[in-house]
Amino acid sequence: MNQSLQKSAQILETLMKGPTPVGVNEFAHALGMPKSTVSRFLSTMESLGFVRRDLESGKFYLGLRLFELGCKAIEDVGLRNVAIPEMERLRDTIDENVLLTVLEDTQITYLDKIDCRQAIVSQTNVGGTAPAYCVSSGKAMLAFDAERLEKVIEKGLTSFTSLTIVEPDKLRRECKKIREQGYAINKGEFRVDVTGIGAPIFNARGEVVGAISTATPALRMNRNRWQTHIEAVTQTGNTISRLLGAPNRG
Amino acid sequence: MNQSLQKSAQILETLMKGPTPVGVNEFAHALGMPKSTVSRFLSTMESLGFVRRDLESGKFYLGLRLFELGCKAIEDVGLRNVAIPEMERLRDTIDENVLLTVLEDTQITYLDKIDCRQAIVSQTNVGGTAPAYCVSSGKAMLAFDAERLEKVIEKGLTSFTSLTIVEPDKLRRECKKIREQGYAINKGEFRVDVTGIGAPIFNARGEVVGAISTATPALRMNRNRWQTHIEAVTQTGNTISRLLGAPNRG
DNA sequence: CCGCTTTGTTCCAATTATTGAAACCAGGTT
DNA sequence: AACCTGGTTTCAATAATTGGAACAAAGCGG
Repeated sequence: MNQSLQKSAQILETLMKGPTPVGVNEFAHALGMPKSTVSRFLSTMESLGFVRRDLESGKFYLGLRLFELGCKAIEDVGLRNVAIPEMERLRDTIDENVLLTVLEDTQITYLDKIDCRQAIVSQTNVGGTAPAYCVSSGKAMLAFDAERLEKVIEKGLTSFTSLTIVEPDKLRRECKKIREQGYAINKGEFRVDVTGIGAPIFNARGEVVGAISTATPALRMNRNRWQTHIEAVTQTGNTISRLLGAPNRG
Repeated sequence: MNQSLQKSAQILETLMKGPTPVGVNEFAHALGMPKSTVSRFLSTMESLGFVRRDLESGKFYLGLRLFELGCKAIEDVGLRNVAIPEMERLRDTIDENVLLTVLEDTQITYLDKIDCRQAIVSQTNVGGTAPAYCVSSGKAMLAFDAERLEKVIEKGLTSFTSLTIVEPDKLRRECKKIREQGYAINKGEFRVDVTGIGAPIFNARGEVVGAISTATPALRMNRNRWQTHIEAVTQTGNTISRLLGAPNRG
C-alpha cells in the first residue's frame, strides 16, 4: 500500500468533507502530519492540478483536474460497461454520435453518449428523455416489447413534425418491420433535422434491455451512409446483446 | 516533487485521455513503467477509489471517487453559482449553447454548459479542455492576463485550421483589440464549422477569473445574429463581473 | 490435451525517495 | 522591537519503493 497515495487521499478527503479553503497548518493538525510533509505534498498536488491555491490567503481547494477526471469516471457505469467499448467501435466506424438508451415507461432516457469527431452534431443530453415512438432507439425497443408498445399507443401519439407516426396501426406495422429487419430508422419524426438508426439490446433471457442508436444531422446522410450505418449499428446491437448472453438473432 | 503522485497522475491521465478500460500491461507500455510498479500502484489506487477494476476483464476505469471529488471541486468555484442564472438568461435571449470556462495553464476548461433548444449544435464536453488561443472564451481571458498570454505564446501556437492565429504578434494585436471592444470572436480557428463569442469575467480586484461564450454552427450566424449575440454576450459578461464585485468597465 | 504466449501478481535485495525536526522567512500584532 | 503564527526549505537519518525474476492463470493454436 503506497504511503504517498494514502497521504494524498487523506488531504483530498479533508477538502471534500470539511469546510474550505484549508491551510497547511490546518491540514497538519487535522491529519497529524508534520507541516513540512503537508507543505511538500500540497506543492506537488498543486502542480498536478489536484488542488488549487487561493492566491490571497494561500489556502487550498480541490483542483479542477478532479472535475475533469470525475466527468470521465461517471461515464463508465452499468450497461455502459458492456456497451461502451462497442459504442466506441461503432462511433469509430461511422463517425457519428452513438447513444445508449433505456425504455422507461413510454419514454426513453439517454444513459450515455459517445461523441464523434464531427464539429456539427445533433444535440443529446445524457440524462435527458424523449418520447419512445418517434426516435429510432425508442422504436427499436418498442418493437420487441408488445406490452409497452400498446401502452404507448394507449397514451396517445402526439405529432412533433409532419413525419411523426400518429396512426396506431401504422406504428404497429412499423414495429413489425423493425422486428423483421432488426433495426429502426428515424427521419425527422421527432425533430425535423435529425435522423437516427437504432438497434435493440437483449439480455440472456431475450428481453430488450436497451438500445443503441446514432443521431445525425439529416444533411449528412446520403444513400451510401445509410446502408453503411445500418449494417454497423445492427451489428453493434447484436454484439452487445451477445456480450450480455443473449440468444443469437441473426 | 513527489514521484509517487506523479506516477499516479500519469495513470489517471492515461485513463482520462485514451480509450478505457486499460490493463496493467497496457499501462506499462504506455507509460514506460515496469508492470510490477504499475500493478502495485493500481492496487493502491483501487483501494482508495481512484480507479475501479472491471471484474470480467481485470482492466481499469477511473473510479467514482474522482466524480465525488470533482463535484466538490466545482462547487468551490463560486463563479458558477453567480454565472448560471445569467447564462440561462443569455441562452433564453439568443437560443445558442452558452459555456462557462476558466483558464488553466495554457488551456481552457469547460466548467458548465447551458443548452439551447436548437437541434443542431456545436459539441462541447463539460470537463473537457481546449487550447486557449483559438477559442473565443480563451482569447477573452488571455487578453486580460498578459503573463498567461506570453506563456501560451512561449509554448507555441499550433495550427488547427487555416484560420488559426499562429503568429505571436498577430495574437497580441488580436488581444489588444479584444481589450478595446470587450469581447472575443472565434470563426473557425479551432474547428472549421464552429463560431463563438466570448466575454471575460472579472473579480473584485479586476482580475479575469473566467469567461462565458457561445458556441454556434457557422452556418447559423448571419450578420444580424452576430450583432445581437455580441451585445448580449458582452452584457452578460459585464453583469456577472459586477455581481462578483468587479469595477465597472463600460 | 499439450505447449506456448500473454497478462498480471508477488517476492526481496538493492536502490532511491521520503521524512520531519530544525532553521529560516514573511507578515501581522502588540 | 519583540513576539506569534503560518509556511518553506534543508539535510542527515530513515523508510519506502523499485523492478527483474519467478510464479500463476488464462487463452489459443496445433
